[in-house]
Amino acid sequence: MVDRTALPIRRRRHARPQELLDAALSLFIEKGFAAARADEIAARAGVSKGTLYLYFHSKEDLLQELIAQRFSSKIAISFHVATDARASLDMLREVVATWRSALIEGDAGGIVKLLFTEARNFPVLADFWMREVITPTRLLVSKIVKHGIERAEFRAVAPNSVVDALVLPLIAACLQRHAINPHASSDGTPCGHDDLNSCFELVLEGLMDRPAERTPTPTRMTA
Amino acid sequence: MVDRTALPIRRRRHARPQELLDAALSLFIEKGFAAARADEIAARAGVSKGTLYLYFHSKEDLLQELIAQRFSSKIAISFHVATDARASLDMLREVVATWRSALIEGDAGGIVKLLFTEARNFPVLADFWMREVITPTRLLVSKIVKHGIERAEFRAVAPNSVVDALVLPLIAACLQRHAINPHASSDGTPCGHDDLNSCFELVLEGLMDRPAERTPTPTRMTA
Amino acid sequence: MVDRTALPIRRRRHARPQELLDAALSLFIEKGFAAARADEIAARAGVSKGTLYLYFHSKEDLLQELIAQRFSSKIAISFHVATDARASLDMLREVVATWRSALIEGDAGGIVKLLFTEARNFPVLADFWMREVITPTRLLVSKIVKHGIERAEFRAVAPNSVVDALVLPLIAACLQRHAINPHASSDGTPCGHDDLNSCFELVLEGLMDRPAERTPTPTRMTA
Amino acid sequence: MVDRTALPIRRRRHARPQELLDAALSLFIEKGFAAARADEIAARAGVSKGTLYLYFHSKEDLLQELIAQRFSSKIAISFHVATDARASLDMLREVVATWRSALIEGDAGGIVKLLFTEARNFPVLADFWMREVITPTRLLVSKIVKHGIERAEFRAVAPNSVVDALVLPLIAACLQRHAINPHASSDGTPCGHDDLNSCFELVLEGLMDRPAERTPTPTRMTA
DNA sequence: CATGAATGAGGGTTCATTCAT
DNA sequence: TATGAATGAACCCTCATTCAT
Repeated sequence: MVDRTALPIRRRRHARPQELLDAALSLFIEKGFAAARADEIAARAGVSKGTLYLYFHSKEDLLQELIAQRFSSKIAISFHVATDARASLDMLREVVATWRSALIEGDAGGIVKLLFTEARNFPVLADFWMREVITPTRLLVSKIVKHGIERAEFRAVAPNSVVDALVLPLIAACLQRHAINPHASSDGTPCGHDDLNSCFELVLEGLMDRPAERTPTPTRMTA
Repeated sequence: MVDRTALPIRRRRHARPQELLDAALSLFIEKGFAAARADEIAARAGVSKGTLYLYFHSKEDLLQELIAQRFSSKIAISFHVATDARASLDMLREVVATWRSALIEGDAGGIVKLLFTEARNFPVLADFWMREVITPTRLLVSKIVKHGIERAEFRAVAPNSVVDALVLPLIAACLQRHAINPHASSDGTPCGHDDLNSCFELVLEGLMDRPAERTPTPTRMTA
Repeated sequence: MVDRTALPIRRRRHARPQELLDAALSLFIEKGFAAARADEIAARAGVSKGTLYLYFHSKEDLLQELIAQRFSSKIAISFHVATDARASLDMLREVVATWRSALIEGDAGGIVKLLFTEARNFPVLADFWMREVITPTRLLVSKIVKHGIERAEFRAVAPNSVVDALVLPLIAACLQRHAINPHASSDGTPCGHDDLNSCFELVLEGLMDRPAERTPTPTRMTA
Repeated sequence: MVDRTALPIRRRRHARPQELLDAALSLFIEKGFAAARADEIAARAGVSKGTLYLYFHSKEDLLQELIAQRFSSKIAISFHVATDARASLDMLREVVATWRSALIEGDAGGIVKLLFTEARNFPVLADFWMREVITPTRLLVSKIVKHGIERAEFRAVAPNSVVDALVLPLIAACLQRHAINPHASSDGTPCGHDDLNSCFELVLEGLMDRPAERTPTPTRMTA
């Protein structure tokens, strides 16, 4: 909406812009874009309100920069998991573990929450989510699953169903953590880390061709 | 400005608050609470701005009323699925199908999206979500799973992992549909209905003790 | 501001308009013109808000009507106290007593409070006050005082000073009663009736030529 | 919109709140609290509407601050008139003269008008008026009068009657000046300064025990 | 006549953005 | 570069006024 090519504004001197982006990200996640106030962002970055506008043209510009700089580095993890010699099961486990450490244990989950929260106000977010996150992830998981089916490690299931069964719980857990848990009386903490792990194992069990030798802990099973 | 001759006014007068609630709900879902303007809510309900305040004290009151009236009736579906004589597997399928028709095919999914979007600004929403939706649902699914394990229909897994594997994909699909899909270029429509179904079946497969007796839907395809 | 000659609107059927005027007057006195709401006026008159506009064009019209109908009858008491054979002192006492019963004990005092409160927003009120109330009163008292001086009943003082000394305390007491007393913690109720009486007598003493025979109660002194 | 080059900005910045308070006070006096618009207050202070809210939380906050800061310093003149060796008559004259210069000639009279106008909407004003102004004043005057009576300077009258006879005309004159005079066609300017003076002398005459020793100002004129 | 739901202009208040220092 | 006071558009909400019943 704003022509950002007109005045590039000298940015990125010192760490100031990065601190502002961090502050903006955390506030956007906490309160949403519309409810986050510019003063508050500046205050959280330790600068005055006017300084914010030395580095960014507008509040919306902050969001655009966040998408361009932070999201891609934190979220759009490009997996280079080639369908190598390892067991497909382990490759899936690795993918899931990587995601879980980024989304649930790391701080990328907040970005996911923000993406879902603001996607309808800023379609570019929806595009980003689909293009940079979902599509590559689904392709990757699909590739592994197909590879596993070809090598008879997995049953012949629709790859998309595996993608859904593995990726969707992650997303939901991530949103639950950043949207609900901060305020809910934490009597029954759902979607804990261990729960998610056993959830994934349950799905992987359903993928396996041989129900024998089942063990709750993820035991390596060579072909 | 709006053609109000369609319905007799007497009918409409009594329905006014509900129309305003509907308009508010759809706008809150679309833009979030903070970005939804009172004028817009009124306009969508076919009335002027002032009329809104004949029925509701404030914009926030609209949200409170939505929680009290709409959410509980649309979301907090109280399952009366007694652990009856049926197969536990079928009971789980019924629960999941009920949720899917309400959240994905029906219009309750928007409420879920709103709950996640606004929970941090309105903690009462987080409480509602946990108390009325998540906790009962987890209890119900847990009960069925335990029952199935006792009757040796299921493997001995942690009930919570089944809950996560079945409920979290639903939530994520619901959010995907209401947050991302409306604006994303729908090239690869993910989380479709069929996908979700096969996702659930995959999970249920992982639950079953004897893969030989698999249900007809996902036919085994040997390589 | 509103052309009231255009549509006279049938008024004064039954007692409705009078009830509305009464309600408006009391609310104008209590809260001032700007802070008095039309709903409240109608409610106090026992009718609905719409009914008010059957009889009056606007809220301001209510005030205009009050001035025309109520004020003149309640406030602008036309004294016909001819300088008759009575003692001037008694004539002054009668004037003061008449005013006091109307302003302090009666309900005309509220109108005075309203006049002072709204005179700057509605100059017509200031004009009314000067033309209908103050000027005639001052003339009357002046006449009596001059008459008394001529007949050697009074000392030779400036008539205006007597007017001020008699009329201003009345006005102040009237405003005190309607503006301050309703809410002030009535520990020391000032400007009581008895106080005012002795206040007037004190002034009249200052008028008298012969300080002898002074008595606290207003004894008649024949010439 | 306003010529702000007149004063150096640095000077003005520090004076901003006071300028806003002054503007608010004058507008509250002119139109009353409810009819005074925030834009107008800001404009009169030479700033824009938003600036007002940099210094005050709300319009009502402006009134509260006025009470706390301006009223007490302008109105609640603490008299240190000890009952010294001077004649009680002169002490009364001094008190009255002080009040008159503050209320009639100075700008404290507007505050009195505001107090009377808004007391019913803001009871704190009524309390302030009684506690800070009326009660101390009455006590002071009473003390002087009692002292004068003890020393046989005055007749034995009820002190309260003297209070009323001296204070009430001042209040009324003050209200007349700020409520009525600004708009009334000033044909007969009532309550002038000279009038008030002779009014007070008339009252004091009534107080004196021996009319023979009357003070020079009102010379006796025998018929 | 009477009602009260509906209107919409207007007021109080907020807050993204600018700019003089 | 950094500040924070100033701005004013835009919001939420009120309430005088209208009008269909």
